[in-house]
Amino acid sequence: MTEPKPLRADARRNRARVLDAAEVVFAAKGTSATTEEVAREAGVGVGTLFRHFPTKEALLEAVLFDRVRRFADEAELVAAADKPGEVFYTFLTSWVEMSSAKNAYGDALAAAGVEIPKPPSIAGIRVLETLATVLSRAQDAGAVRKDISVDELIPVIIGASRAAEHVGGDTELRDRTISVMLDSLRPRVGS
Amino acid sequence: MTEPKPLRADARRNRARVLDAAEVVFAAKGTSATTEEVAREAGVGVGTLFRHFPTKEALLEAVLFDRVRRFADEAELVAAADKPGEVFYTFLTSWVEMSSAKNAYGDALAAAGVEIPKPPSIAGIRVLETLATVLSRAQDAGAVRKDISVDELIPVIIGASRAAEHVGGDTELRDRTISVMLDSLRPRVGS
DNA sequence: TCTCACGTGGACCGCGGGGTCCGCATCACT
DNA sequence: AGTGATGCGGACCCCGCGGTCCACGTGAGA
Repeated sequence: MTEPKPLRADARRNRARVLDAAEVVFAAKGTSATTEEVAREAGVGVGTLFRHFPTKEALLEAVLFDRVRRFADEAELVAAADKPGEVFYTFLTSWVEMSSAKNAYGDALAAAGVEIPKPPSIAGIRVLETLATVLSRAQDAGAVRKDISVDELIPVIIGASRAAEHVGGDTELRDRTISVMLDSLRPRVGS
Repeated sequence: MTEPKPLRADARRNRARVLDAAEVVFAAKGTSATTEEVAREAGVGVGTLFRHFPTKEALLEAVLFDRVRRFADEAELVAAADKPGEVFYTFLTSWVEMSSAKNAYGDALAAAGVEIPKPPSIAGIRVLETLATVLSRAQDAGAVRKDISVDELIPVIIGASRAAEHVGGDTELRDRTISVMLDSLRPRVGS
């Protein structure tokens, strides 16, 4: 059912432009940025924007989706490397850095009453699987305490993102903060 | 200058009502809740609300302020106790739990472009001083790693709050998460 | 109880932003 | 090049929300 409909060349171009612009604008000015602003950044009329994304919410979703997807790809590559411990912390750090921005989108959706679990499933699940893999490998290698599950890991990541977000411009302090927070995952003396 | 102006009895009552209502409503439905909603909850007209708080922002500020002040009082009591390590973690835990809600207000203000440092100074400074005291005492007692400063502690707290916030209803998971995150502050093997 | 200043409530206003609409441009197939 | 279909743009509509205003109620000093 619902055949994909081939879509004209310029249309595809514009869609991509809008998506990129949205990512930039929302990252810079928060999700409360105006649809018109996004359209301007994309060099496109609002009408065009709404043609591709019937609602602002849908646009937010699309951006979020896109990020997660791209990140999942990267993550799979990293997961394939050896040095499980190193991989784990690198992975988390980059996730944290990425989601400093991403969380805002999630929030916006949540605030708008959208059921988050629904859309990110396809891309999201893959990330979670990857995360679980990386985690258990790191645990086997003794780089991460054993009494941590993915369920607990996720809040920690989110928390770290928020902390990073809060610190803002001061990158030196931010790095230190992230590092401190991720330290909570390292094995303790008696474990 | 600007003498306090004694303010009528019912006026004081209404002001308090609005403040309480605001706290409840904003906590429940987020800071995007409507001024009218707050007014209804307070059993008051919007006019009254705006008489006491000339702007929604001002109301947010007032609520935030109030919370911080109350918390600072509590904190001072706790800080006076002995057992520095225990105090430290108790303190942080309760702070984290409290600020799961409070952060939202801070965010809202930040988003609105209000200079945060300005208003919370009076109440805020006191908390920071208390925090510094508690921290250094706990460090002296060996309950907290020495290479942590208040500057880093704050993001960690915020992060933990956010994580807690994210977990939401599942209190068991939330407690575990907070505990894991605060573990990052405990002294490490070689320190 | 009389009085009036202080406080109240909610109808009302203006604006900002999401979403629509339609005349015009552009694409793509011949 | 000709021509229909597919997109484009941005003026426009609508409504939700912060904030105002003023006729009315009510507290408090005489």
